[in-house]
Amino acid sequence: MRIAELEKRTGVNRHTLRYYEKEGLLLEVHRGGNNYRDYPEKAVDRVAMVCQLKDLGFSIREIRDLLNALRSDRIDCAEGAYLMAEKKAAVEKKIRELRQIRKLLDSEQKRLEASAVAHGLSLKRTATTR
Amino acid sequence: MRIAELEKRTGVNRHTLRYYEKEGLLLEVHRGGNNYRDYPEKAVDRVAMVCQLKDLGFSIREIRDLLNALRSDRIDCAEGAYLMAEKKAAVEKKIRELRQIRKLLDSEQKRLEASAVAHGLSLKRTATTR
DNA sequence: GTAAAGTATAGAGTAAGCTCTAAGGTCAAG
DNA sequence: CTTGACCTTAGAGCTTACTCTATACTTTAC
Repeated sequence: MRIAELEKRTGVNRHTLRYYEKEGLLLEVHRGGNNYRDYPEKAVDRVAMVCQLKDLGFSIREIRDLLNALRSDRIDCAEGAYLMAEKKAAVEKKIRELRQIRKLLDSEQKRLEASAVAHGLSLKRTATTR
Repeated sequence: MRIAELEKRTGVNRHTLRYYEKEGLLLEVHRGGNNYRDYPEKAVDRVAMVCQLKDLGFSIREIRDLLNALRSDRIDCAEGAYLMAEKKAAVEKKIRELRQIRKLLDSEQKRLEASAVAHGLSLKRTATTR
């Protein structure tokens, strides 16, 4: 597929897609005789994965290392496994911290709700969203 | 305490501390007669909290809103509770996504380790870090 | 075959979040 | 009463991650 379709299907700006490619996040982007990019179907998933990792706070460089290790059926399996373990540790740390924050938010929410009720205020949209 | 001590105890650059203050992340920073900042003891915790939230991907603006709601024993309890619920939902979404990523990383790590062993490579630092 | 739409590259511009520099005021030690 | 370590502000500079502009080539539609 051409860049316009990938842009449409991923919601990622075409300039950003070219930037990701330049940064090594998208590999195997072949070109037609007209020099236009021709993305494979799986590019959609790859871009989605990049977006997700980005939202989780990984930098472009980290994402590149991670994704490249993931698709490496190459020699450096031990190195790849090491990288995985490293990222996993980082992910686990984030999960732990987020749990702590959630706990804090939860108790604060309850406290504020109680306060609001005490002041006789409506809680229309307030009570336990989702 | 003065800025040098807060810098030392939090590990956050003094320019950054002033920047955080300007952005409304640090409140009640009083001044002595010499116009020097005089931070209260709890500023250390407050800065630590800012750092943690930052690492979790919250923007300066989001952190300001969140922390100000947390310390508000003011009128807008209902609004504060709503804010808490909102952030909590975002935090929970992140946790879910990170769990998924961890799962992926875990299976990839195992695959790569198996590959490495199959190739007769050493796994010195590799096997399940932490 | 020409206009409109799509693609290419190179490089400028933007926003967030720092990080540092310059120029100057404060204060304790010697 | 000066030296040196601290503090102040204003504003410049830097990095990351886009986002856009300019210029030019290709394709599609009429």
